[in-house]
Amino acid sequence: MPRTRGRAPAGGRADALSQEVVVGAAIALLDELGERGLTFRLLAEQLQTGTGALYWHVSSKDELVALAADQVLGHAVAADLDPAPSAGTALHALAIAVFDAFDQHPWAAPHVSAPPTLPNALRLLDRIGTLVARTGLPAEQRFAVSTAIFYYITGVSAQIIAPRAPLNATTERDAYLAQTAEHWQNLDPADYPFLTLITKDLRHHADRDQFITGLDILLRGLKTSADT
Amino acid sequence: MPRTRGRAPAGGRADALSQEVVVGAAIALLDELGERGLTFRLLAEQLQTGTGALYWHVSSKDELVALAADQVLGHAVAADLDPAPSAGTALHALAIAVFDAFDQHPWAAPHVSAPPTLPNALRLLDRIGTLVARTGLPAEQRFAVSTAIFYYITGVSAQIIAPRAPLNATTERDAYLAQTAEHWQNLDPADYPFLTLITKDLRHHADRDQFITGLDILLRGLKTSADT
DNA sequence: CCCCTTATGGACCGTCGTTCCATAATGAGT
DNA sequence: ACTCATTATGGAACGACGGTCCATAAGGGG
Repeated sequence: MPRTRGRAPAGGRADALSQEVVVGAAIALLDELGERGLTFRLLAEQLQTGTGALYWHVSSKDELVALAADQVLGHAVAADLDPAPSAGTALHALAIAVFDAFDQHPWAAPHVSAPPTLPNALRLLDRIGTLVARTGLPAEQRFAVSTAIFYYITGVSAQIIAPRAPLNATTERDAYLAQTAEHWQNLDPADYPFLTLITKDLRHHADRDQFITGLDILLRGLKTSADT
Repeated sequence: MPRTRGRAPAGGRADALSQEVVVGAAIALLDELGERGLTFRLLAEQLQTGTGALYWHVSSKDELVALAADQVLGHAVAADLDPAPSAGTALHALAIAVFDAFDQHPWAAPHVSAPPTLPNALRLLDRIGTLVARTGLPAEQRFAVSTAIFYYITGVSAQIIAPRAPLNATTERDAYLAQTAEHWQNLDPADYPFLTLITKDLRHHADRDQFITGLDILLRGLKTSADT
């Protein structure tokens, strides 16, 4: 790990590796092979170096994946720069932008931690908090409500997207859903009265709409708080 | 893995191992050492057997942990047996029961998958769906709303509780919060106007209340849907 | 009393994260 | 221009892990 955080008094090759480069290559591998496919050996090979060099820029695999996930989050938070509408619609758009980012990098969502420490996760929470404040919610409630929304976005995204990580194409997803639906269908209606009735909805649902449904309910609940 | 699911036509020792026993021992180790501490070698040692024997009852570590997590969920779903109040309060109590169960087994929450396949996760979703139906929500919306609540419970619990897995005692948690609060305090207020203002709330918040805050907002939003 | 099935447990394989260290490249001070 | 401390490299080596294999036990049904 680079020992000095200030100016480098010496060293620094022209072809130098950097944490940015390492994390970037890690993201590429994570996208292609998933979390289990990312290996220090493979990463070293891609970067034409050895595993030891990587540890100079990153202290562990956990940190590497956390940094990668935070960078994914960074794209989403940076992309969301509308001409500011109402706080409610801005929150809506922000949440969906984050979901879509995780959708393209299914390995990332579970690695955003709470309370946030990494820069882009912090930026997300700060943005949420600023928007929540704009709804006119009393100051004492802002922390709890903002973090609740943060938790919803990251937690529910992870929950919805994570099972897709092992899967690949859209066809595989359909097969997976069909199989699960059949499983539900074969349950005992006495034990599972609800599930056996709604397998058709399971078969035809879109993950993104699921996320938005819950988000809308949450934001509607928020609105009734703020109006009081 | 046991090849036959019907009656066993032969075999069956007196001191036989079983999936139940294996999963039970795994839960004990997970509670004590966390997910990284659970090892087939260690588990075999605890059960006075070899690793090969374990693979007869469980096909992989992933399956083992999934079964363990589902059993944790089972305790919560089984414990929640109030004299049925209103659907809203019943949902409230159910959600909190699940959160508390995960709270005692911090490794479990991230391993509940969606859409559910394991018996107790299915039971939870079914219960939610039944309660949602009781609120009078139109049938077309029940699937989306029920899964949204399911996602909230499991996803947000995981998000809130997961960072606690490496930690141990309450004192360590306080130190962790204090350190994070200090980190936020040192951020540039120009970049993070919200976070730098609410470090006191971060320091003194209770995770369980955070979960409940979001839950209340969600259920309030649900109510305004159902009333329409 | 066989014999087929269920179940065991320990040796073994390949791979992984991580550590170690000899060595290169570089800029600052003289 | 020559040190020399510092930054950075990369490949060998270590210990531990998940998982497989297989010789062997332990019953019960014919």
